[in-house]
Amino acid sequence: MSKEHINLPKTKFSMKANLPNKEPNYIEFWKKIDLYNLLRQKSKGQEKFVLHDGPPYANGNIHMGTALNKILKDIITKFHQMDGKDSVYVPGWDCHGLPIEWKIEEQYKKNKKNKNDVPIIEFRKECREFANKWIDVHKGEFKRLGVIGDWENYYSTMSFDAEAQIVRELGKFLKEGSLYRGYKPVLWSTVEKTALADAEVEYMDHVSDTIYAAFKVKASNLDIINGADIIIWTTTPWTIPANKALAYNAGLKYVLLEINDNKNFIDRKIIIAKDLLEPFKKDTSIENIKVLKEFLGKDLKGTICSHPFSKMGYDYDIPMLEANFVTTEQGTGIVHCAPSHGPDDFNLCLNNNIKAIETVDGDGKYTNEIKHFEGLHIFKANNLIIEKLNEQKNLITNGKLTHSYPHSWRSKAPLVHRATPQWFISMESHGLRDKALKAIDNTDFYPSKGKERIKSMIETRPDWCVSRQRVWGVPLPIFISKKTGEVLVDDEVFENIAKIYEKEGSDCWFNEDYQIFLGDKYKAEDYEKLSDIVEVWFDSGSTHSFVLEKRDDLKWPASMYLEGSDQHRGWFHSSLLESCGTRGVAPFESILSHGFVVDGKGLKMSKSTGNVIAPQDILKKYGADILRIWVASSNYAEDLRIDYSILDQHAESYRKIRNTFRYLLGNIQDQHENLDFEKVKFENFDSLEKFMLHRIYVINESFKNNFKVYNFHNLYKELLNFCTVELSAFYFDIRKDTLYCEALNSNKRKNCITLLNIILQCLLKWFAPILSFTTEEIYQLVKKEEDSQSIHLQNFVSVPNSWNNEELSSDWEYVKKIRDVANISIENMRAEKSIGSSLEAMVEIKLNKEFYDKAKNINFSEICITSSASVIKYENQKNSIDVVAKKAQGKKCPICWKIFESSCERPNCGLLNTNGK
RNA sequence: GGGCCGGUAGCUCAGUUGGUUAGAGCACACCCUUGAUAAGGGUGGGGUCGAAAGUUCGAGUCUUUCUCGGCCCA
Repeated sequence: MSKEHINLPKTKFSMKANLPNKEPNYIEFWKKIDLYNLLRQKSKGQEKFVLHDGPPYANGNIHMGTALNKILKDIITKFHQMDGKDSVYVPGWDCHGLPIEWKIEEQYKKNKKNKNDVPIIEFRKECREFANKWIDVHKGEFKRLGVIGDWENYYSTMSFDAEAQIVRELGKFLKEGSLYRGYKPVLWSTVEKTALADAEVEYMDHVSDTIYAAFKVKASNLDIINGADIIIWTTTPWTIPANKALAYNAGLKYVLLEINDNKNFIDRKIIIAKDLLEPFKKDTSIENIKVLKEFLGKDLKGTICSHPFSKMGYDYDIPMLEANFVTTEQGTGIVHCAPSHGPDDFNLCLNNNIKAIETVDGDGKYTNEIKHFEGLHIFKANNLIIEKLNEQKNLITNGKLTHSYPHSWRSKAPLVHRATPQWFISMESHGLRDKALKAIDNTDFYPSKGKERIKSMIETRPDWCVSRQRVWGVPLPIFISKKTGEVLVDDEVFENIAKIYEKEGSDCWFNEDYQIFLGDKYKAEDYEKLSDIVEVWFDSGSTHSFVLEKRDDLKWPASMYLEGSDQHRGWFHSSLLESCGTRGVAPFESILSHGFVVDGKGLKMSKSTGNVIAPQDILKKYGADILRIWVASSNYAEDLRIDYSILDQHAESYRKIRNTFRYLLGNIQDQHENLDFEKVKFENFDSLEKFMLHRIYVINESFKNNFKVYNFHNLYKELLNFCTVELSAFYFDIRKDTLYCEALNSNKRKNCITLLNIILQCLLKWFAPILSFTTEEIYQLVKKEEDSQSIHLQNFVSVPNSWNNEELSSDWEYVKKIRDVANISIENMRAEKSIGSSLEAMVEIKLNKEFYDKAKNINFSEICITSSASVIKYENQKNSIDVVAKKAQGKKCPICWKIFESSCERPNCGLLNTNGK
C-alpha cells in the first residue's frame, strides 16, 4: 500500500549534523542579535549569579585545558541563567609577567637588539601589544567553543584602571603595615637576574659537586667531642663561605669516630649520624674506622664550632642548632646552614637570631661580605672552595652527584637560593593566615576535597613575596626616605598614583621625573623611588577588586571561582589572600575545581610523548557540541581522559540525541506548540502517556538535584539514557503505530502529539546549556514569532507536581518486566526463522495474580508491538510471567502492517479501507 | 623524596551506613526491520572491582603494604 495513507515523519532537521560548518553561523547569529545584552535585559533585576573568570595568560593558542575550563564555565553560566538568574560572565586576561617579557626579549635577540638600549617604556609598550594580540586570538577561540560572555567589555590586568586599583590594593597593605621589606633567600636566576615565582621553576636533573667538610668543635657540653670535627655533606660547596650554623636532629643517634686512612684526618676524631656510617664509608672509601662513642643528638645542644675557613678570617662562632628537617636520607645527619641560601636554613637561623645578609649579588658574584672570594661567580667557585677546604685540611672527600634540581623554565639555567631585599606580605602580623583559614571554612567547594587542599597550603605557607626585579608589571608604589630609610605611607600619594595610572597607565612610573606622584607634599629629591614590580599573582589576585567591585553588572563577592585544581596554589590562593588582607573575607562564595586533561591512558599530555590533542583539531573534525558533550559527560573531580576513540563514542551519543530530536520534529512536522505545562489536560491520556509524564517529572527532579551540586556527568548520562532507553527504544517505538496509522483527529494521536511537544520542550531546554549549538538549530526551526530570539533566552521547564504518579510508575515496572519476557520469546521465534518483524507474531501472556492485577488493563499488542496479545491469570505456574509467542494468522493490513484473521481493528485503517469498506 | 587525590567491563560512569549470582548507556557479536533509513528494534557475550595481605560470619566498600597515574611541593 502506498505511503500516502499514513503520516510519516517529515522535518527540515537533517540527520547529518555537519557541526564544524554550521556552528560558526550560530556564533554570527548570537553576535547579530547581541545575545549577551538580550540576556542582561531579559534577566534585569533577577538574582545575580556571577562566575568570575580566572584570567588565562595572554600568550599562545588555547589548549585542551583552557577549552575544558571555558566550556565548563559556560555550561554553569547557562545553567544558572536558564534557572532564572541573571548569570553574568565577563571574561578576562592576565597580561603582565615574565613569559611575555621573554617573548619580547627573544625577538630582540633575533634582531640583534640589546634590551638595555631600549627605553623601559618602549619595551613595555611592546609587551602590551603582544598581550593585546593574544587576547584577540583567545577571544576568537573561546567564542568558537560556544561561550557566551561580555566579549566587548572584557577585563585585563594591564588595563589602566586595573593597574590603578592594584596600586590602591598595595597601599592598603602598606598602610596596615603588613607589607614589609626583608632579606630573604629566594630562588634566583643569575642568568635572568631575577627572583622566580614558583610557577616559573622547573625541576630537572643537574650534576652537582659534593663535599664532606669538617667543622671543628670549639666548645660543647659533651666533653668527649671537644676538639673533634663535625662532618657535613653538601651539594653546594659555594655556600660554605656563607655558613652560619649547623643543624642536627635531637632524636638521631650520632657516633664519634676515629679514622686513620684519610691524609687530612690522621689522628682526628669525627662525628656523623650512626645510621649513615655505612654510606659514609662507601662514599669516602674510608675502611679503617673505629667507633669511639655513641650519643644522642640532643647531647649536641649548645655546641659551638668554628668555620672551616676560620684561619682565613672566618673567625666567628658556628652554633649547632636543633632542627627536625635533618634526616638520615643522605649526608651525615648534620646539615650546614647558610641563611642566605636556603629557606630551611633561613627559618632556623631566624629563630636563633641569625640574620640573612647579602652574600651574593644579582649576577651571581660574591659580595664584599664574603672574604677571600669577593667578585667570584658562585658557579665558578666550587673548585676554589674545595681547594681551600683541602688546604685547611677540612675536606674529607669530594665528588659528583646527579639529582633533581630547580631550573628556570625559560633559560633552563640552574637556580640558587639567594638572599635579596624583597617585599613581603606577612601572614602573621595582621592575622592574615587566620582570616584566610576562616574564609575557607565559609566557602563551598566542588568537589569538597578542594577545601582541605587549599587549607593545608594556607596553614603552612610562608610570607608572600610580592616584589619582582622585572619591568613588565605594575610598579611597586614605594618611596623610601633618603634621610630615614623609612617607607612613605600616605593615602594621598597612593591615590594620586592611582589617579595618574587611570589616565595614562603605569608606564609613567619609569619616567625620570617622579615629582608628579608625590604632589606638593613631598620633594622627589628626598625620596628614592623603587624600581621593583609587583608579582603577577598579586595582579590576578586583585581582579575581584577591579572587576567585581568596580562593575555595576557584577557583584562582590563572586558566586563562584572555577579553575583547574592547580589553582589551589594559584589564583584561588592569591585571590583569597589579597581579599582577606584588604577586606577580611574571601572574594568568592564557592570554588569549583576541575582535574587535568590527560590522554586516553590517563597519562599527561606532552609534546615529547606525542599524545597532545588540540581543541582546534577537535572542532574541525567533530564540532564544539561534541567537545561540550565530552566536558559534560566527564567527571571533572578527577582527571579527564580524552582521545579520538573517546570522542568517537561521544559523537555516537550525539547522533542518538540528534535522532531523538529528529523523530520528535518529524512527527510534529516542525510545528511545535509551546505548551503551558500547568494547563495540559492529561486526565484522558492513555496510561502510557501518563507514565511518560511521570518519567519527565522524575527526570526533571533528578536534573535539578544534579545541577544543584554541579554533577553534570550524571545529569548528562540520565538525559542520554532517557533518549535512548525510554524514548527511542520504548515510547517512540510503541507509538509509531499510533503516529503513522491513526487518524489525525483521533484523540489517541492528538494526545501523543501533545506529549511529543512536551518532550521536545523539555529536551531542548535540558540540553541547551550543553548542546548550545544544536539546541539553537532546533529552536530556530520551531520557534514562533512571539517567542524569544534564542533558546538561550529561555528558562528551564517547570514540571507540574501533578505529573508525579508513583503508583502508576510502579505498575509500569511490572509491565516492562512482562515486555522483556515477551521480547525473549519473540526473539526465540526470530532465531527459528518463523518470524522477522515482531508484528508477525502474537503473544499469549500468562501472569500470576500479582502481575495480572498490575497489568490487566494494558494492551500488550501495543506495548510489545505484536499483531495481537492475550493476557490471562494463571496461578499455578512456576514463573510469575510466561509468554508464548506464535505466528500471527491472517492477512497483513497494508496500512498498519498488523496481521488479522478478519479486518483491521482500527476503523479507518488497513483492510477496511482497501477491501472497499 | 614529601603532601593530597585517584585506579569498577574496550569507553564514559553508577555502586547508599561492608550484606544475596557487581549495574547502566555506548562500543562489540548475532538477528530483525527497511514507514525515524548513512536511521530504528531485539537478543547476547564481556569485569578474579590496580596487586597482595589483614580485620570480619561476610569487603568493590574498612586497615596496611606495594604498584600505576595525576596535581601540588621539594
